[in-house]
Order: sequence, then C-alpha cells, then structure tokens
Amino acid sequence: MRYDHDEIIEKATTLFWQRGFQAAGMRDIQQALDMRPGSIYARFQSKEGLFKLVVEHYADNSAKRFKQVTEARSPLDALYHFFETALTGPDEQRYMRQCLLVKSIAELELIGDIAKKAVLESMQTLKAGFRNIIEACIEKGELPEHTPTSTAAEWLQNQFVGLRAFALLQDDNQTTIKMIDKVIIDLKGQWPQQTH
Amino acid sequence: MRYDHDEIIEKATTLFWQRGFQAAGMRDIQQALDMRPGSIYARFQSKEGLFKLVVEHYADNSAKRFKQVTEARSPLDALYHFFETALTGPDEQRYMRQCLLVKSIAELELIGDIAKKAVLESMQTLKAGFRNIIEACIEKGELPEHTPTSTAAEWLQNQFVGLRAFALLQDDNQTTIKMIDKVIIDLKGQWPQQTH
DNA sequence: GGTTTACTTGAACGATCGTTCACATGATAA
DNA sequence: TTATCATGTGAACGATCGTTCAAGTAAACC
Repeated sequence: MRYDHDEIIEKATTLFWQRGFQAAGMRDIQQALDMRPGSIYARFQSKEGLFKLVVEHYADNSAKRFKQVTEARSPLDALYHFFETALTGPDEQRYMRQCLLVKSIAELELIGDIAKKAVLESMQTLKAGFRNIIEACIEKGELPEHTPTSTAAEWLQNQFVGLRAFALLQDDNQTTIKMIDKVIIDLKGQWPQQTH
Repeated sequence: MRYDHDEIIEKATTLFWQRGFQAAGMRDIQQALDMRPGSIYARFQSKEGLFKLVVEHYADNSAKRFKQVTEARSPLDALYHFFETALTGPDEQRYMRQCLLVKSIAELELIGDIAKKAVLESMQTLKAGFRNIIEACIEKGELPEHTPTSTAAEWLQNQFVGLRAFALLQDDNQTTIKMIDKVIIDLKGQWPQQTH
C-alpha cells in the first residue's frame, strides 16, 4: 500500500470541491492523486465510488464542526462564527464557500445512484446537525423556548444554502456579514403559525 | 426558414432547465429541437451560443414576471404568490423549481466565457427586479419606510435561491409554504444596523 | 531462493462528446 | 425554365470520456 488512504480522500475532496463531479475528469483525478488509473479503480471501483467516499468524508467532517458549535459555551456565537468562516474565507479558497453537497445536488442526475444516495443521506446528517444546534441554543437560553425546532432547523439549513451561493459571487465580505447578522436576527424572530 | 425561432428557444429552454448545460448533449438538443446539427450550428454557432440565447430569454421572461409583481395592487401579496407558484408547481414540472440561472452558476466554469457573461448579467437583472419589488412595497406602505432597499433586495434574492434548492428536494408543499411565510415575516422584520 | 500475494502501472478500448462540411432541398428572381 | 442563394441534412471527424487488463514491482511467507 504505497498510498495513504486519508491523504487520497483529502486530495480528491479538494478536486471535487473545486470542479464538481462531472467536470473533474479521471485524468484530473489521476494527476491530483498522483495515481495511475489501475490503482484508482482497484481501490474505488469507479469514479463514482471515489466520489461517494469523498462525500461521506465531507459529511463526517461537517458533522464534527457542527458538534463543536453545539458544545460551545455560547452556541449562538459559535454558529455565527461558523457561518463567518465558511462564507468569508480567503480568495484562493473561494471554492470552499460553496457547500460540496449543495454543489452536488445541482448535478444530482449525472452522478449515479450510489453516490446520489450518499449525497442525500449526508444532507440529512447536516439537517440533524442544524437541529442539534438549535436545541443547544434553546437549552442555553439563547433562543426562546417556543422556537419550533424542526422548522427552524430546516430554515437554518436553507439560509446556509442560500448564503453559500450568495457568498460565492460576492466580493465584499462586509455584505456577506450583514446577511449573517440578518440570519441571527431572524433566528430569534417570529415564526409562522400553524398552517391555515 | 423552416423552424420558428421562438419555438426553438422555448424547447431548448426546457431541455437546459431540466438537464443543465453540460448534461444536455448535442444529440439531446437535436432531438428536442427536431433539428440536425448543421442547422443548429448555422443559427447559433455553438452549443454555448444557443445556451446564451436561452439564458437571455429566461431572464427576459423573469423580468416580466417581476414587473407584474411590482405593478400589482398589493406587491407583497403578489410576491408571496410569485414565490408560491415558483416553488410548489406540480411534480412533472419539478425541474422548474430550480432557477435556471442558479443552476447554471453551479456549472459556471464549464460553460464558456460568452454564456458565463450572460448568466452573470442576468443575475444582475434579477437583483434589480427584486429591488423594484421592495421599493414598490415601501411605496404602497406594505413595508416600513426605513427598510434598507439594497440590502433587502439582496437578501430577498438570497432567500429565493435558498428556497429553490430547498423546494427541489422537498416533497411536502406545506413545509415549503411555511418557509415562504417566514420570508414574508422576516422581510417586515428587523435589519442589521451599520456594520461595526 | 523461490513462490505467493498485494499492489501498481500505462497503453489501449469503446463510447460519447461538440463540431464540421460537402451536398441536398426548396423558395425566389430573372 | 433556369440560375441563385439561403437553409437544412447527416455521415464523419478528432478529442476526450470513464474504464479495463495483461504485465510489472516489491514486500511477505515458506
């Protein structure tokens, strides 16, 4: 085993994150991983198989970040900083502003069933993560008791998706931060009543 | 001239909307338009040339819809219904829930410079449209005078982007509508103060 | 030292991609 | 009727795609 597994996955993650599944060709992958096609296929079966592992690795990593937010002394502050770092990174890491999962959803139909399943399941994982954050905020008294946990979690995930697409095109970090401020305001704000 | 121009563009729009730029192959396009490759290239120069026209057509159409909202008796109600129809269409038109422009942004780097420019310019058009809606709401007294027009417009566009990604994966329209309700609540709500 | 085993290599495959071009077609003008 | 010209046709092109596989390499075991 000449190649370290984790190292491969990380390099592949960078490539897929930058280019997307479709646009990252096998020859790009070969170059990025410094591996020949035979080795790649012996380990991962296919391009899709590699991508599946990348998605799962990405989701695990995200889940860990979420956990840190949940366990922070002030989850709401931690949430704010989580948004801030995810959305206003340096220019050479601009590709990271886009969520790999959301990016993948845009090309969900080209991906193949196995990796597609991994993407959708990972989205569920993130959703659960957002829910945990909301609950932690309520527990610490940073959000009102009556906050509708499930709705708020979906809403928060939604804000994140929108903001990542927004930040990708946005040059002015100040504007992005204003949007994050608005998210925190609305999170503490009113929620729709029982559907009519 | 055997083929009607508008009809071609509309058929092409449907195809690109469903599949995206990359995934819609020339052979798919040939079939969808019922045209042979030579005819397509004689008119549109390239796949990218056709896509550029599709994007512009889409943006024009959207701008018209925006204008209707702006000129409605209650722009805020019209905005609500605009969101509702865009996000909760029937299942066989699910692809329409995703904004063609946002979808294109996800594959911006594969598209080519000419069409890329068209996509980005169209995004600006939409942004201006959202701004007009906000201003119309303020004028009709449906939003407070002190609403920060520019920020609110960007925010609204942002919500739309997030919601379209959300609605694409969402099976339950009731949940989507709850999110739209939240948008309207937050639109009337507080806005971040001068950046610190 | 010889054999097995796990891993790696890279040329090559068939499929599909966007695109081209020599030619056919049909309406218009002379 | 014949010449002109814009328009439409479809086989074929070179490039690139994801993938395969027979052969090579090197460490492990007897």
